[in-house]
Amino acid sequence: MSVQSSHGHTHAKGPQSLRLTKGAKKVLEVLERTEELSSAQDIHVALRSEEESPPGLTTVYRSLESLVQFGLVQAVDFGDGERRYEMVKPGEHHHHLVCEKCRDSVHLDQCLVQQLEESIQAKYKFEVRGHILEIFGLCENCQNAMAATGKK
Amino acid sequence: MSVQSSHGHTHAKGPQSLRLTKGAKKVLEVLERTEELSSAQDIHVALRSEEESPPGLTTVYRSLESLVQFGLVQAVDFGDGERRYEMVKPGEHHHHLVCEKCRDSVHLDQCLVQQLEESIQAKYKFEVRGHILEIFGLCENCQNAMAATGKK
DNA sequence: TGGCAAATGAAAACCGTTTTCACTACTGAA
DNA sequence: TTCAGTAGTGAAAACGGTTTTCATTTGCCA
Ligand SMILES: [Mn+2]
Ligand SMILES: [Mn+2]
Ligand SMILES: [Zn+2]
Ligand SMILES: [Zn+2]
Repeated sequence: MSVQSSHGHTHAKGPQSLRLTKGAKKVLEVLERTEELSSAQDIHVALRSEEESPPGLTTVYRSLESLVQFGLVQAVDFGDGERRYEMVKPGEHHHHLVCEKCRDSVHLDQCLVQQLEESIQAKYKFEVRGHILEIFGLCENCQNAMAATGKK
Repeated sequence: MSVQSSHGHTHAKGPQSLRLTKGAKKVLEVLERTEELSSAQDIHVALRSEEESPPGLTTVYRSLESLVQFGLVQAVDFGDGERRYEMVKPGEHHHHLVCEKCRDSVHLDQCLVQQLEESIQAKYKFEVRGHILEIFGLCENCQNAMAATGKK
């Protein structure tokens, strides 16, 4: 990994070089060890409880913005008003199966949309640049739990 | 169409019967003749400019909520903070190709996700109940316009 | 070490949406 | 027809995540 501190070093890849600021570094640390998706506020809370002098919420937002732009982090939209973030393999992205009951999510290994880009291009003459895709439902556990107790 | 006034009539289909209120009727009228997606505020503005005594914004929101629940209207999420709405064939839904330049959108005729539900079920034991999917990029016109003038 | 641009954070602004609550219009029973 | 209970409505306030503002701090560099 060639991401470095703000002391002059920049990441080699990406559309534009990233200067990893102090705040962004801490944000990334939180995401690095977090399995689930985290909102900006989640991250802020986490930092507050473990850093002697935690970055402010504003800095968390700014850090996320640059990390996303840089391709190290992806923003995920569940359609509730709160964006969530998670680390991704640099430049990659993926989607989720989100359980509406327990809120746990399965990280899908392949993107359904990417493999359709050419056909969309061909059929609609539309140049695909991005997309959002998240699938909601019930995970196996919650299906069973539901079957055990009352329905619905 | 069996949707009727609130004077005792209800829609035959749908998970629950809808009593179409005065406000909801006006909202539906706007959506009926609108090709593009409309936000709640768009609808409110439209009504203000044409109704003698237009429903308040609150009523527009409430109407949309029941129309969506009823399956006559779908809510579309572009990931900017503003939900948009459009009429759909009762109980159906679809997704879009949204041009980032001119904001025009192509209404897709088939849902990529629905046809994958069984395989998701099988592979992940996940019961799909809903999803969001929107594709962003450049429509043919804007691609050409861009090619003509400077890039990007 | 002084100068400057970048980074930071507290507070305020933003903005779509939801809630509250008082009022009005309707419905259905008497 | 009356009237009371119920559903609908809307103005205003609250909400909540995010962005902006702007004054202050940090730290790189000459
Ligand atoms: Mn993920
Ligand atoms: Mn559409
Ligand atoms: Zn994808
Ligand atoms: Zn679909």
